[in-house]
Amino acid sequence: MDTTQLLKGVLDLAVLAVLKDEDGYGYDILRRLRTAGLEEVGDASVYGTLRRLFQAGLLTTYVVPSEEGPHRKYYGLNAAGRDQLQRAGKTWRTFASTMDGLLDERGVAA
Amino acid sequence: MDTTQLLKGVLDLAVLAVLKDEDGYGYDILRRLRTAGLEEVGDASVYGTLRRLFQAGLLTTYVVPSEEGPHRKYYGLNAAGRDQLQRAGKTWRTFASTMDGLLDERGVAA
DNA sequence: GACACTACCTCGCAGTGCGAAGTAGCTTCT
DNA sequence: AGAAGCTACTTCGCACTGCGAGGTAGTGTC
Repeated sequence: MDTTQLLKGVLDLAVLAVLKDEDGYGYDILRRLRTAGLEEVGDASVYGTLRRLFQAGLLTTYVVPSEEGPHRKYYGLNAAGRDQLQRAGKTWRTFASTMDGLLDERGVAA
Repeated sequence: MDTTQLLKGVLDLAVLAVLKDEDGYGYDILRRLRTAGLEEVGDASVYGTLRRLFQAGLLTTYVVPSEEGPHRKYYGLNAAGRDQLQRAGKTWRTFASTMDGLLDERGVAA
């Protein structure tokens, strides 16, 4: 099944969420998302999202040269990012329950 | 708040759902969606979605001239449409619970 | 030397929701 | 009559975002 379209607008939220408790770098964030169940996320999508969130002023970033491989560009939430995470989370929950209500009323896909 | 991006890929499902129990025409479908809670859906989005679903072979259509206003182009689900409704519903539920799990684990937006 | 994994980036495309604008019929109010 | 407003559908082109393809580099393994 194709979840590409479903991800639209939600990937931002997902990335903010996996960064809530611990800073992370792109490749690691990709793994976190896939581990969490979003297995079809492409790497380019994550890197693009990180750039977008950073440009929106929601993330801080710093590069850590690794002795065992390529350098790692870490990202972390700032105050605005945490705020946005809460707001986007609420928006998602509201939207999701609206959809669930719509489907439940009509007995779709129990 | 902007739910435009969240709608991506879900509008198809929503339209199929509101057509499950009763055929409807575009303008009426728009009202059903808004009544159900999707208040920010644009009319062009609905008409476009209907055309797409029809072209995908999921809908039947017939025009009913109205004596009290413009003609109405009715749409209804066919077998493939009902099948798609069930599958899209399941995909949505799976996806939504994945996202909920991701947020719950991190205590986002209770 | 070939392969595989980590880690990042750029480019351009694809899908889809939407705003703007237009057409047209009907009802209501002034 | 004229103006306004609702119903009802359509077309056009834009905006956003996820993704595939491709590239660069470092490290480790066979």
